[in-house]
Formats: sequence, C-alpha cells, structure tokens
Amino acid sequence: MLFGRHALSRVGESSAVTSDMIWAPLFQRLKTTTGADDRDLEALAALPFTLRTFRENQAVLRDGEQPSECCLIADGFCFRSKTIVDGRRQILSIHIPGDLPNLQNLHFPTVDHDLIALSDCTLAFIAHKALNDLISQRSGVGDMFWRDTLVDAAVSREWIVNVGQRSTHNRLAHLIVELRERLRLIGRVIDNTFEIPLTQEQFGEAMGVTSVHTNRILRELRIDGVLELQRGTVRILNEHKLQELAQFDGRYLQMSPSS
Amino acid sequence: MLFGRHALSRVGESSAVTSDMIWAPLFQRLKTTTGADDRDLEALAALPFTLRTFRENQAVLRDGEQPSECCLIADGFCFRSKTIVDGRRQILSIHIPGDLPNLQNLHFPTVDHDLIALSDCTLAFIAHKALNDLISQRSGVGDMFWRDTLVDAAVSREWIVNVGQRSTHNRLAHLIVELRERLRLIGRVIDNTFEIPLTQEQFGEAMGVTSVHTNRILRELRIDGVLELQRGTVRILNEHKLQELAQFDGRYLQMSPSS
DNA sequence: CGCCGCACTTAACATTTGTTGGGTTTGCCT
DNA sequence: AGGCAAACCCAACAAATGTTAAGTGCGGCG
Repeated sequence: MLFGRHALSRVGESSAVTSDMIWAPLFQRLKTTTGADDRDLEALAALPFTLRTFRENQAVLRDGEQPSECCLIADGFCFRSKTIVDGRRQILSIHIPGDLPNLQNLHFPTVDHDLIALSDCTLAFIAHKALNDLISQRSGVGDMFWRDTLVDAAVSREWIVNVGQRSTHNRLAHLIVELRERLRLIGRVIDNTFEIPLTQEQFGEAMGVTSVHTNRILRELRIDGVLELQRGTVRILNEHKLQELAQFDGRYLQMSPSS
Repeated sequence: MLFGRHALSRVGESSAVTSDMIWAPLFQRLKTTTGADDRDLEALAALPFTLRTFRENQAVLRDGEQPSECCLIADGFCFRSKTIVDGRRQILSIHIPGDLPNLQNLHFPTVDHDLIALSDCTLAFIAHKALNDLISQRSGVGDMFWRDTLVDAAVSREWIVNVGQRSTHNRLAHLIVELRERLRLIGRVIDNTFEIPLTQEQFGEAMGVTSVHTNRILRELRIDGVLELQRGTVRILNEHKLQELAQFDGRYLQMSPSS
C-alpha cells in the first residue's frame, strides 16, 4: 500500500490510479482513530472524484474562494496559512496523505485561509453535492467527518500552545514529533527517518519565528545530537532527548478509538 | 433580554430561571451567524437541563475528564487552557454567554484541556443522550452544532496567527476587537465600553507573553490614547487607532449567513 | 559543463521580551 | 477602621529573537 512520495504526481503518468490508492491513507487513519464502519468506507470509496496535481508552492485554495468540492490529499503534503497585512505569514497546519483539509466548506462556502502545496502533490476532488447526498443517506459518514474536523480543531489548539508557550527548541521538537506520529499512522515512518518537506523558512512560519532563528535552533539540535534535518528529511539521532524536548502527549490526536 | 453580568449567578437567588434566559444568547448568535431553523431552536429549548454555578477561577472541566453532558454558558465568562509541564499556561479561547465550549465531547469522550470560569458564572448542562436523540430526529440540529464547532476551529486558527505573527500591540488589539465583535452579537457592548474580565496575567496567557509585558503594552496603549483597561472593563478611546492596530477581518467568525 | 537561483549558514548588532524584585492600589474580610 | 491578598505598576538587567548583510553549497536548466 506504500507508494513513493511522488508516485501519483508525475506529469504524464499513465498508470491507472485506482480508488483504493486514493482512499487508503484516510481509511487507515479513520480505522485507527475512531473506529470506522466498513460499509461507510465502501460507500465513500464509491464516490466519483477528480484527480488534480499541484506543483510545489502552488495554491490549492485561496483565501476568499468558494469551492464546490472537498479535497482529499492522495499524495504529497499541503499546508494552511494566513498572511497578515505586513506580509508575515503563519502556517496553521500541515496536511499529509489521507487528510481532508477543507471539509469545513461543506458548511461554509468561503475559505478563510490559503491551502498551498508543500511538495508536488495529487489531490482528489469530491463534489459537495455527492458528499452531502451520501451524508444524508448514511449518517455515520457525517459523524465520521464531524469527528475529523474535531480532531483538526484539537490539533489547532495544541498548535496555539506550541507557538504561545514552548521555548523554540521544544516547539520544533513538538512539531516534528506530532508530524511523525501522524505519518506513522499512514505508514510513512521508516526507522528513525521520515519526510517533512518544509524549508527552514517554512518551519519558521509554522513556529512563529524567523528563518534565521530556525537555523540557530536546528544547529543546536544537531550539535546536541538530537536530530538532523536535510532537504526535508528528518533523522532522529536521540529519541530520548527528543521526547524530553517535545513534551508530547498525543491524546489530542485521538489515535485510539477508546480515548 | 439583556441581564446583568451576574444576574443568574448570585448564590441563593430564588427568582425563576426560564429556559428563554438560558438559550437567548445562543439563539441570537445562531440566527445571525448561520440562519437557524426556528423549529430546531424550539426543539433545543425544550430539552431538559441542569443549572450549575461556578465561582471565578473554578474548573468547569479538567483535562482528562469524561463528561456525560455538554454545557451552555448562560451567564459569565469561561476560558479553555492547557498547562505544559513547566507550569506555563496557554489560554486557548474565551467563551461568553451563548457558547457551547465542549460540544466536541458529543463525539470524543475525553476533554484534552481545562475549561475554567473566568468570572462567577452560570452554566446549563444538557445530557449527551438528550442531544444525540434530538440530533438523530432533527438533522438540522446536528448541522447547526457541526457549524458551531467549525466556527470554533476558525477562531482557533486566527488565534494561532495572533500569537505567531502579530506584534504584541497588534495582538492585544486584535484579541480585544474579536471579543468585542462576539459580545456585540449578543448585545453586550454599550457605547465604547464592554467587559472582558481578564486579569493582566490572563491577557498575557492568552497572548503568549508575561504579565509584566502585558502591563507594558497596556501602558503604551493607554498613553497613545487607544484604549483603557480597568478591572476587566475595556474602554475604547480611539476607534481608528484600534482598528489600525488590530487589522481585524471578521470573516472567520461567520457572522453573516451569506459568507 | 557552467551558470543561476534558492536554500542554507553565519556573525554582528538591534530590538523585543523575560526575570527579578520591589513598590502601590484595590477590594474584601473581620 | 485595619489588615491582608491579589492585582497592578514599574525599573534595571538578562536572555531570546529579529534584522541585516554577508557568505556557501547544491540542484536544475540552458
């Protein structure tokens, strides 16, 4: 079920893209997270969708747009961001395969932030109408989606804590551990290495600091033997030290159905 | 429909508390926000509830609890917060009459943060079972609640931007303008004066700065003739300067049904 | 192959924010 | 009225973070 990071996004790729490949990460996450009903998932997988590919840095959705579809990340990474008047930009969340980053548009027509491709990526677009029809037939699907937006909200709250209270070292460690746990859920963590294709500037925008300062932090973490970051690939050098810095309590991710 | 800030919370108060008084702020907000169906609201108002009062600083919900009820703020203010291991605390959101701060527990049993009374306040508790029964009968109620949690999420995202990117002066101005707009919606803003019963330390915890620095900012805003804050009462002195600082774009609050 | 742009890197300096410690005011309680 | 605790206020100094202004290295493209 694992496929390469850009497997789906090569321009001109002619291999058949099956529905399975599109939905697998989401289903894997939903099963682990909230205990999904198989028939709800089957109904989802039967929905028609349109595939579109985006290049690194290309906008998927712009602040103010009124999309008529929801998108599912099939491959690659995206991020939400808001830019304030003086040009500073805050990254609000990172999205990975299996995420539905604009489910909220099922209820509110206008997006209030940008959604931008972090790497070349492939998204499946599903019409609001099709989703709403399915939800009205199978209330379990609506509940599942509601839960998904609630986890999204919980991630945002933890993001506030990160930016507001943690030291920048702890902040970077926490961000990385959160991403790793989410990537692990969809099978993207091998050994101590995984991909987070953010530039140092983007890490800074996620943490609310400048790229220069991000660079300072990374150097210190490297010198202290905690982790290395090279062109978007994270390598954990000392798991214990990382945990100590991250102070990570993953309950907010709702990764076990019992919680 | 307006009643004093502590009208419902005086210990020993014997006047009858009608369902209307409890639901009025929420209904006022929902009508302005998302266009609510009157019959859905009537059905809500018919639900049984239990009133409980809390003293300033008392915990309504603790991180890790598994409540069997959702609460509606009938009177007074509450806030969500998370405390990290070194004792620092981040305020995640401020809640005012008409807010349903733990709707998410309809779907997830465990709360992942604290909910604390900011002032003496009165909350109406409604059993999950009663809410879920109503939702399964009237899907409009479920949709309304889903929308409410989505607005809550949008407020959290803007909070991230505030803490992450804005200068502390702008940050305080933005926080105050957001609260004012939400208070205005439920009729709590008179002239240029309204209540935000936060101490300077709590303003700091909301913005991710220390109380000493909050005090610095407030002094400068006072000297610059922007606003005054005295014992939880905000007085706007210069609306134009305030707007300039706050850079407030309220679309994320979804205050008009058309947006 | 060589050039070019972008990410990364670093240092010196400026500015913001935190820390400490003390004082003042306010409101409540007795 | 007097005393107490909490909030507010402020200044001096320390630490964290931003700004500016340079490099360096790498990968893509002509």
